[in-house]
Amino acid sequence: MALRNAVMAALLEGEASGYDLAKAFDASVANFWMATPQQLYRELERMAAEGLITARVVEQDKRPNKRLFSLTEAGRAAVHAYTTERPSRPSAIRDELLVKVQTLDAGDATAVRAGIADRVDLARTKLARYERLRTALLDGRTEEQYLVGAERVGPYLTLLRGMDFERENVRWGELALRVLDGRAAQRCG
Amino acid sequence: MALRNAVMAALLEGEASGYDLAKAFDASVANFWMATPQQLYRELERMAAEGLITARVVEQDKRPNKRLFSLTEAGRAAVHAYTTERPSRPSAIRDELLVKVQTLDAGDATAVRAGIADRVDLARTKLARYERLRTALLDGRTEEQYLVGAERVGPYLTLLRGMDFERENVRWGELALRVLDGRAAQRCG
DNA sequence: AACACCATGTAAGCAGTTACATGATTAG
DNA sequence: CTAATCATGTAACTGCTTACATGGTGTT
Repeated sequence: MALRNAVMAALLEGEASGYDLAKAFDASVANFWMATPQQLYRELERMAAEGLITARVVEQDKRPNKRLFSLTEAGRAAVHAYTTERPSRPSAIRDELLVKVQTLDAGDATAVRAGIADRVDLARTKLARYERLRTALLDGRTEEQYLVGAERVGPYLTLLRGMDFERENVRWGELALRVLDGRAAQRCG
Repeated sequence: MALRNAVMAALLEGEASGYDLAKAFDASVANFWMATPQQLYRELERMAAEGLITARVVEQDKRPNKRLFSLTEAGRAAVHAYTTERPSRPSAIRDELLVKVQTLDAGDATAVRAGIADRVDLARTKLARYERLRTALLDGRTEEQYLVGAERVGPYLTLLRGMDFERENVRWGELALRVLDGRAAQRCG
């Protein structure tokens, strides 16, 4: 019942196909909600059946047809109702890498080290993408100007949270790498 | 198949009952893995059936009996094997509050504001708990001494990551509150 | 007297993952 | 020539959540 709110959040940006949403979830919304394409297609069916969204088939040549979904009035009302709900259930995280880090001392420290290095690289990549998204949103304005004057601040605030998160991934990952390298050198030297 | 690795990570600290694990997951491991008691009881059954852990029944008076689980040799081997697996699947987050923040401009900004304030309070509470855990782990040593000399660094590194995360929650939340208050004042004044 | 804690579990239902399938188009 | 992109979906499975049940003990 909560994926649908994430979908409606994405549809506030305008109509989109299941495929579009899969990409959007992978890019901008990914820092607070993950969903596979299959989940999205199923949820879109249900939402359409319940009248929260409507589909518009667009025929394309040299491309498969697509169904563009957009929010109905009932959908917008549902979004508004959702924002008034209290409390939000606590955020859920599942991070396999941190499970491995936790067990590092009873496992293969070299392999875990490599996993941390991968994570740092990934965080840097995401950070660069978010930075481009931020520049596009700001569109020449400063952050202060934007936060005071823009019609919508929600997407900008969530983007800032995502950027903070990835920055911390880089910072923490580099610390962890230094620590592991220091201990490895100590054991060998 | 991944919850069990989190369980084994927790059992590296020593034998524990399902009830103990539920508390531990809520406290120290919560920053990278969430699990309900029901999930744990079910997974413990399976793991015992597969020989990764063994149960020891402890009879108590004035308290219900409990089953204390501990890792077997096969369990330790499984932990080691898990740390060598590459890659780790990307970390999954689901944060309802951020979905609401995303849709804030089409919803009830006052209610979302209250949700952010709750989140900041919760983050402060968690941060204080993690700080106590950290002090207990350090046990008089400085962080540098600990990271170089301690037998195990995994749990300390994951704790640092959790603390960073909660600190960012506080920092970001306070910024978001300032922004929303500024915009509200602007509309009224 | 009411509530929270200890300690375990069942049952039902919803959510999420994985593998597979289609079939044309464009980029390297 | 291979791989990736576009665009959708089915089927089978595994995992997770919610509600409920038990029953004694300690706390306010």
